[in-house]
Amino acid sequence: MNPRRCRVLVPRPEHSGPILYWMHRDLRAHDNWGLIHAREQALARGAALGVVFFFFFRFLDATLRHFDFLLRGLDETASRLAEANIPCMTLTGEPGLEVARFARQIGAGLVVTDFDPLRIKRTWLAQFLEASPLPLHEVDSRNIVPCWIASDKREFMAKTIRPKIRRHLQEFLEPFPDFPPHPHAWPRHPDLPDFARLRSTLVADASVTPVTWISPGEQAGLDLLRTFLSTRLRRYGLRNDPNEEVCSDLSAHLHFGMLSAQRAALEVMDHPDRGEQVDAFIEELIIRRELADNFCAHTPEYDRVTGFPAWAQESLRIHESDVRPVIYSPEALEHARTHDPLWNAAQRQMVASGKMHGYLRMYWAKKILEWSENANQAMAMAIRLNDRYSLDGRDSNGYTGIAWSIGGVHDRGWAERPIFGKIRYMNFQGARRKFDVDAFVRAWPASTP
DNA sequence: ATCGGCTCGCGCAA
DNA sequence: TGCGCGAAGCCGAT
Repeated sequence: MNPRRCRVLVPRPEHSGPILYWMHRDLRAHDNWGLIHAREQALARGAALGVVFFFFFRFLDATLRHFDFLLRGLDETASRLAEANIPCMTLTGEPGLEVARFARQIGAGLVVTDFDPLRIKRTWLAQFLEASPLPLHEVDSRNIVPCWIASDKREFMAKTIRPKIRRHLQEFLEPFPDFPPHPHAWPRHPDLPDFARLRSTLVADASVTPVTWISPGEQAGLDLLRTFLSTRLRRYGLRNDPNEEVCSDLSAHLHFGMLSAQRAALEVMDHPDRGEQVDAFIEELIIRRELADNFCAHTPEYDRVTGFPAWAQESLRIHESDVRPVIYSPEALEHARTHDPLWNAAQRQMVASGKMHGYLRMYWAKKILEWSENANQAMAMAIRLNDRYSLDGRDSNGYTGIAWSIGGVHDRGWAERPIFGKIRYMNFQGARRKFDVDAFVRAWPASTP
């Protein structure tokens, strides 16, 4: 593996012993640079390799919908790892401390883990480094160009990060190596995790039900990608019309790391009809996705007003005392009881299906700003609803998209108006100009279960 | 239907 | 220092 995909957090003396791959963002056995790196390290030392994964009875705003997707996908990944002579072990408790304890218990020589810019993950890694004397290798398996190579600062907008990423694509957009079974067996043969039993111990909110239109896991992610490339990519130009079924629907698998964006990029580049649609998909898959990680990595408060650019914070502050003709309670929003039929339909689509169309996400979040006491409350509300109902919640993409909508992140100022200040405004009429709003509202009626 | 203005700041050319 | 232009728009003039 290209060593530039790996960052050594706090260089420390190396130890002998088995290698642990601590998997928490890229939940897959295939096309996973973190796992590939861990295996290379194990081979070089003639050591065994094991994977640890943390199971939480409760995690942020996650519901049964998310845990169901996660555990069914992990079941497949654990089997694939077992076939590669790599045990997958689940731990519970305080992640950083527990990995340190487990590593000490088995006499591990090195821990390899996934890069993730979200605060909770940074905290885990910091806690591990405090509790363990072992070196920690952090591998970026989520971005094609590692986040710290693309840029070492918070980028202003897509325009500024685009050339930086493109410059490095030739180096990093390379095929994945083979991943044959690991030759050195784990000292004790551990049992495969019992995911069905874990599921039964959950405290997750079961009122947000699992969805059936999409299947979790690595194989399902690849199947989804190939179906998209062979059937929907041709019509990708219609992607901003919520009535057209042309979106990739890959965001849930990308979020859980069940599908590698690099695998998706390699396959789309191989697609026979190159052109406008391919370019548009690559822009979303690589540029905007990696820009989102750049934003979260360089903005400690990526989910609050203080993470907005100065002009936006200033403008929103000036307009905080503006008269707000309509303010909705969290319950009214959650149950899609607003005066706006398009907003209600978008909310119902998300609640029922676990996804919301990309164009509507912008409109939806901007309306929450319009109907909230202030921008911080709007941020908290939009993030809570997205994290609770969307399969791709709790992702840097989600936080960045909401910050774009409410806080002008990666956007510029626009004509000043009440409540929004200089934040780009969107309204019902604009949606009406772009697509058949009535058809979308009919597709998601209030009685939809 | 189409167009310009709104409004900000980065990054490059000069 | 000046200038072009950008993550998905709105609005009013023509």
